Amino acid sequence: MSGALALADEEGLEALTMARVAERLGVTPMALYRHVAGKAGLLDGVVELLLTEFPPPPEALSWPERLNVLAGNIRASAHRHPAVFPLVLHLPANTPEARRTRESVYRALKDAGVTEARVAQIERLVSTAVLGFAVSEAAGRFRHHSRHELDADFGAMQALLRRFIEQSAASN
Amino acid sequence: MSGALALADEEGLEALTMARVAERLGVTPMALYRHVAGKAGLLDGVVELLLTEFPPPPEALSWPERLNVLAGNIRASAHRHPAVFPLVLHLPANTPEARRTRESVYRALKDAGVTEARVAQIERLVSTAVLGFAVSEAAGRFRHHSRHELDADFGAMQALLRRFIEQSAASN
DNA sequence: ACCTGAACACCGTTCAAGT
DNA sequence: ACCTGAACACCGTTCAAGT
Repeated sequence: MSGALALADEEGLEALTMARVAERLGVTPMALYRHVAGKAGLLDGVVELLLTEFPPPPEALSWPERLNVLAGNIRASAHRHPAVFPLVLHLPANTPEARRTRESVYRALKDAGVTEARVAQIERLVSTAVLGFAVSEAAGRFRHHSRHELDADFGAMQALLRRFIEQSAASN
Repeated sequence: MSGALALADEEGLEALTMARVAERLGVTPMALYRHVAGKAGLLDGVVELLLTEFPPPPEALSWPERLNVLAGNIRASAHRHPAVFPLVLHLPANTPEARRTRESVYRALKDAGVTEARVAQIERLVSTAVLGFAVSEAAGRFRHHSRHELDADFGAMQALLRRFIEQSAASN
């Protein structure tokens, strides 16, 4: 699975092929069907592997710091794996790995004072913004923008989300 | 090009093949190379066609109404074309069609009182949020959420973005 | 249990050839 | 100008067979 991810990193998503993965493992393509559920299963596995790259941040940090660390890890993962990263939008965030990340955001929102009833919606909104930005960068929508500009954009988005969370907490 | 889009709508992105498009036109696959720059050119053309589905809203409306109409059109387009829509994050928003849409957002932001220097960044942030949500829905990340819930989420996001724009205008 | 050979239906793309 | 036939290298997948 990590060989498959490396292959996609090096040669792009269209190189992520049963034949190429098998070759990398020194085996025939047919042998892979023992271990993954076809091409779709291969892609699922690679995306799941990606999710392990943004583990819950240390609980010792303040809630805004935790959210910033998490967002930074997500963006860094997108930079490392531009071919595969956009696929995170394709799977419902139901896998154990995805749940773990989401729970850590829930905890941060509760620490911020967000009321139980609104935590889930606010998490979706915050995650959508962060993932939307990271996927845009990975997929190439911001190809013509400088790294400096994109860092500023990402910072502005984090500031916006923080203000939004604080306001949501104040008006409960 | 519109035949290609219809094919992807009906059978998914993996059915969007030179052979299948050619078949639909009653022609051999090789004939397509006269009209598009290979498979990549075919995809570019389909995405460009998608962009024509969210034209600038009527200038008679207030700026928040215009942004809401535009966002609604974008989301509706994502619902209509779930297979292809995620590809909008893959092309730099440089095409004439994309420029037209962006300019209409610029005008709305200026009408809101956003200072010239901050218009571009705020447009990227707003577009990223709206596209991120629409792509998430189209690609299936929200597969397990009800339409009612997603409508509420989208509404909350629009409200957040509006407040953000107003605050950005106030603090210039 | 795990892997392979052979086979099938399907890709994208090129190039010379036809009209 | 526009389309086609033949060809090439490459896909994903199944299934019976091997060890």
